[in-house]
Amino acid sequence: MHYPGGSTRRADAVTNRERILEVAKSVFAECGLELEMGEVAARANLGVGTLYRHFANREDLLRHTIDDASAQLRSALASAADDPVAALQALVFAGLRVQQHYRPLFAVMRDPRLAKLFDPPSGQTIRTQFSEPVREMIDHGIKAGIFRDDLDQEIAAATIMGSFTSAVDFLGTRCSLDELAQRLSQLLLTMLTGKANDDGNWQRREPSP
Amino acid sequence: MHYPGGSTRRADAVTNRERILEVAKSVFAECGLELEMGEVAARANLGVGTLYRHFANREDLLRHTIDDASAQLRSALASAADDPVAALQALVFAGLRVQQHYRPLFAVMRDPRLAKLFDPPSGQTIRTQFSEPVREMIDHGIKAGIFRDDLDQEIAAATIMGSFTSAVDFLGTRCSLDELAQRLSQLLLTMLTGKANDDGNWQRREPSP
Amino acid sequence: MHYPGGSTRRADAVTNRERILEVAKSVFAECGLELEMGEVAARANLGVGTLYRHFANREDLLRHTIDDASAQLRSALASAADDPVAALQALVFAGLRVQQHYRPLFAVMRDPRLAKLFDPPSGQTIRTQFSEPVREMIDHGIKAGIFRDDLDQEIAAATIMGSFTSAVDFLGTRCSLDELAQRLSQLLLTMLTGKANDDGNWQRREPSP
Amino acid sequence: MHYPGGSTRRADAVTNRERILEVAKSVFAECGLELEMGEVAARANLGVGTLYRHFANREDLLRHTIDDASAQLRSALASAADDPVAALQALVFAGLRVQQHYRPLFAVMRDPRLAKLFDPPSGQTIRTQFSEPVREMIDHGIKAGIFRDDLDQEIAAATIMGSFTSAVDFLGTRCSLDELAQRLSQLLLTMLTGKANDDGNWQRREPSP
DNA sequence: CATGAATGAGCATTCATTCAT
DNA sequence: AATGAATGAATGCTCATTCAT
Repeated sequence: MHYPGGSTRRADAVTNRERILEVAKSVFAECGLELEMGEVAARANLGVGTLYRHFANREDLLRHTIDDASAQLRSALASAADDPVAALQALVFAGLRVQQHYRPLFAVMRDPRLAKLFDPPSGQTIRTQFSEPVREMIDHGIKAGIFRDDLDQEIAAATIMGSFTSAVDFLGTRCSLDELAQRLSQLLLTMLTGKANDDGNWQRREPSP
Repeated sequence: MHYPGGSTRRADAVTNRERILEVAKSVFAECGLELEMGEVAARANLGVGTLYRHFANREDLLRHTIDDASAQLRSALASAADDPVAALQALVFAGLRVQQHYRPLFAVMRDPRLAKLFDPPSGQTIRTQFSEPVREMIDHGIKAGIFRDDLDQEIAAATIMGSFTSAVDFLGTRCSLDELAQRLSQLLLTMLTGKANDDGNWQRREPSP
Repeated sequence: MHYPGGSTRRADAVTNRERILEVAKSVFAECGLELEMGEVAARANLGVGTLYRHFANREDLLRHTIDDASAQLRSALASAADDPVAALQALVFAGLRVQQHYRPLFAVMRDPRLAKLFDPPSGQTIRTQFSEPVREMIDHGIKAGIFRDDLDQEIAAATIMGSFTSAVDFLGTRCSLDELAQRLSQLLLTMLTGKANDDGNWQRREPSP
Repeated sequence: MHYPGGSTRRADAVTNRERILEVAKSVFAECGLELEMGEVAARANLGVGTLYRHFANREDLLRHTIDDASAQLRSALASAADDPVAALQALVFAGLRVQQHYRPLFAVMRDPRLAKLFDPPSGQTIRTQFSEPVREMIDHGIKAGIFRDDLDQEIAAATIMGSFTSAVDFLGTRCSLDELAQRLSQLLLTMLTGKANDDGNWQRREPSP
């Protein structure tokens, strides 16, 4: 066995849990709920037993892996932008990014098997964790007078969530993430405002002098 | 045993193949890619061996099952409505219906494992099979002057496809299919027309003479 | 794979369950509750999967194996001898024989893990299944006026059961089963009658002319 | 860390070895040969590594544990009573006590796996270690003219050993140890003397001066 | 010396697939 | 053609043992 960086086994122990989670997330990104313990162990250059030292069982590792991956999403979603349009753009960018990195995440969030993976209560909760920030963004936009006030918030939130998955799956191989984000934001903005918005200016545009 | 006329058995075989596919679709609806040969055989009241007479292996059965299920979707999507709004409504209704009956179908359509299941070329093809009718509906609507002409068709089609899954997964337990279809159509209409459309009367209305 | 006797796989199927049980009993005789599925499969020249076709799991196989082994004991114990002395001798012979063939059986019968293996109620029941015939033999002997009437039946039954295990374990390698049976019967007879019984004549003695 | 005098650590080590053995005996009492190193370490508040400093491996620890436990039995069996009847009573009490405290001990003593655990020679030896005191007690009783002189000593010793296990296993939950000891002594006395002994007063009576 | 993280062989169990009937 | 018993590779998990700290 080789310990890169010359670090010793014991020193690695401190960060091993994180390493496992990191590898698990990448395996999860490929295999979703079909993540295999042996696969994770092999990619992490660890014995299977080590996985079981840090996580009670496959389910537990999966739970933490999903928690970890979704935490990245949640923190990205919690963009404190005051401007509803900027908030939407940030949300779209974060959503597409996560979909690209953890493709099965959104699917798994909606998978009924998730109900068994997470505690029955959080089965619903986990879904809410993700739709809630979207709802809030919408609500904020309505109150700011930017989004139309007769908006069906529930269905709009669901549609936005769903658009991330679809956009990446259908167009992800042909467009850059940035381009996708811009185009999707544009579309969703129309949906939310009820107006065709011909200004495609996007957050990364240079400030006009 | 003797089968006079030599055709009875063949007729059985045809029947069996259909029965297997029928059962496989219902198993697929519950289990998705985790469909098990034994489960299909048991529910079809057939020996496992019989499955292998009609389908080379699990993958093959899965392929045909998904083909079969998605054919239903495709035909449902091929709404013949001339009126773009009615076409959208029909599309939404069909999409939600399929999502409800074959929950894993959309998910699987986008699953990268599908790339191995279907021949490399059709990996892309299968996705296109579904987005294409949506694209056409959109295109038709634009040409009819109903949908706005600066629409990003690709991303709109993707968003529409994605909304089916999300809408059912997030709201499917709390709303009837009809209600969901109405609310989603309304929202998507706004997205496509760029106008808040305050007329929610859509469902099953007769064309005014 | 070779099918002895020229019988084919399918024909064997009829008797396979019995074969597995037979092998399992011999493995059980060596390993007791530590019986391993792979070991049974290997000795039976069967794939592990085949074991699982006939028995739900290791526990189930174990249960049936013990049931089967103990059935032999029970039927041996159910000697209908009218003569209490003959009944005792038959009992001793059967007990020693079982101890020799299924060494762990008596031990397992008393193992607390058995309580988990068999249904909670039968946890007690299985013990009773074996002590009961002994009790009845004693009772019968008392009523026949052969055994002393102030006998502590419970403890006598327990002692008799225990003597089988001990006798074989301590002396089994140095004496024949017959010799052991004779000597133990003699001793237990003293215990049961309260009289030193100097007649060692044993069932296999020749009739005196 | 520095240990002035160089003896503190060594003292700890001695303490640790004893603690391990003490804990191991209690684990053995519960689990028998299924004793787990991790379980012992945890209950002893020691790292597993420490166990391996004192015992070469699991087998070695098991060997010492059993040795230790059986030493208690041997010393208990070595009743110094001059009166054969009192010696029997003491023996029975000690035997039942050990069976109750170290339930797996007698079973394991007779387990063939012990042959691998202990050196081939001591495989027989360990059994003899226990039967010998019983033999001596019997022999002493015969020479004292209390037990009948035509007694089959070997089989009687074995039966007595076996009665401990059986008595506790079959009746241990329903009787106190004292009651069990009294009833079993009574029965075995009959067996050894060849006379029904109607005097049950035995327990802790003082020798009449 | 003590520690406990890491290791990996070993075991129970599942399930797609084959093939003799 | 249909059957379903047999097969065994694959997978989750355990636990004795080692060794760097």
